[in-house]
This record gives sequence, structure tokens and C-alpha cells, in this order.
Amino acid sequence: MDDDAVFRALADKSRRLLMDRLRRRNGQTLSELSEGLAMTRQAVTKHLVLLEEANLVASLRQGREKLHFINPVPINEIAERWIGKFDRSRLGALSDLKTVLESKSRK
Amino acid sequence: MDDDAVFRALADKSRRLLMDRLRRRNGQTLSELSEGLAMTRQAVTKHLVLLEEANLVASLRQGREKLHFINPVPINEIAERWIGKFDRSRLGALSDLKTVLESKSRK
DNA sequence: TTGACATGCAACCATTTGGTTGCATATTAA
DNA sequence: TTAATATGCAACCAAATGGTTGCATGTCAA
Repeated sequence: MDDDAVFRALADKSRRLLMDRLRRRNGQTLSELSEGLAMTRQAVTKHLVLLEEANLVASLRQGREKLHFINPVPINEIAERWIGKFDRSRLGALSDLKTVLESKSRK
Repeated sequence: MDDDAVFRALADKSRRLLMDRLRRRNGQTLSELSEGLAMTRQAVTKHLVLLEEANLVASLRQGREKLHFINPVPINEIAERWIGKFDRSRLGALSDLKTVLESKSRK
């Protein structure tokens, strides 16, 4: 999995909004996803391309419409890898400051 | 919590690398964090500023050095909110495609 | 007290990003 | 078959981003 693409795709507020919309109702068309937003359909298209490249969204051409579906897998993978990492270091994090201060003052 | 700042801070590979370095050893100075990287100390400074603004890193001036500490809280918060969201929709995600296809073919 | 070291600040630069407009193409429905 | 609808493609633009260099300031140690 390309976690760089995932992180970068999630970095933009508009793209997170699109993800939220899809989460509320999966399988929406490009036009539906563009409705009521403060940007053009073409801008939405670009965002969706990035989300697809990050594998966060899968799309399917159905006649003249393009349907979009969320793929929750990469988010979960990232979460597990990153949260796991930080949980492991979490206990120590606060006391680290104290420890460092003590070792410095001993010099 | 400003989750936009957190997402944007994590979007950059160099900043994730700095987080990794801090995870391996917490409380490092700017100079230490800059060692052996393909960018200048000044670039690292800028990255650390963003990480601090996102509350992912806290710093502490100790004499002429600046020590940096990871704050695992925002990452966990984001994880819980986002993963929670997606876990809830996870079960339905795959079947949504089938459902949509069926409803379309019925038209 | 002076030189070395750690960091801060500001100006500048190239590239990426997020957006637009205009037009082309494909599909559906009347 | 033709008009409306849905999407695709390309050129263009402003602003943000990630980086640099040069110099200033603050602190420690000999």
C-alpha cells in the first residue's frame, strides 16, 4: 500500500468532505458528489482522481454515469500501523520530558 | 482539536520521518533531528513548526538547545474518529456496489 | 571574553496544488 | 435523430508548499 498517497489524499479538506459524503451514501455519481459545493464539477473530478489513486475510493462506469464507492481498507491499515506505533510509545511520552530534564541537570 | 492541521502535518513524508525519529528517541534537539537528512536544518525547523502547530510535537527550550517531544494524543483522536467512522460503514461497503447495480438494472 | 555551537529570522525560488474555463465526447430519452 | 445530460480532457492561473541561502542572536565553555 502506498501510504504516502493515502496521507496526501486525506490532507485536503475538500477530499475529506467527499469521503464524508460517500460515507453517508455510498455509490454516488460525480454529479451527485458535486452538488451544492463551492467548487466546480471539474475540481471534484480532480479530487476523486487523487482519492482513487490512493485507493480510498473505487469507481465504476455505469452507462453515462460514474459511481463512486469508499474503500475503507487503506484507512484502517494506516490507522493500525500509526496508532499502533504511537500507542506503544504513549506510556513513555509524558515521562520522557522529566527524564531528559533530570539527565540534563545532572551534567 | 484542529484536525485539518493534523492531517496536513502528516501529509508530508519528511514530517512523518521526523515523527518516526522522535518515536525512536523522544526529546531530541533540532540539530539531532536534522542529522543525516537530505535537507538543511532550516527546512527541518519549518517542518517542526508545522508539527507543533498541529500539536503533534511539543518543544522545550533548554539553554541553547530546543528539545522536541511527541504528543500522541491528536493522532489517537483522529484515529478514533476516522477509523470509527469507517469501521461502522465497513460491513456495508462491499455490498453497496451490488445493491446499487441491482437498483439501477431495475429501472 | 571570545570563539564555537544551536537556533532564529527573512528573503527568495521552483514546483505542486487546487481551482478555473472552454470545449469534446458519450449516453440517454423524448 | 436530436436535445439534454454526464463525464472527460487540456490549458491556464494564483496561491501554497518545501526548500534554499545569508545573516543575526543567544548561550556555553575554554
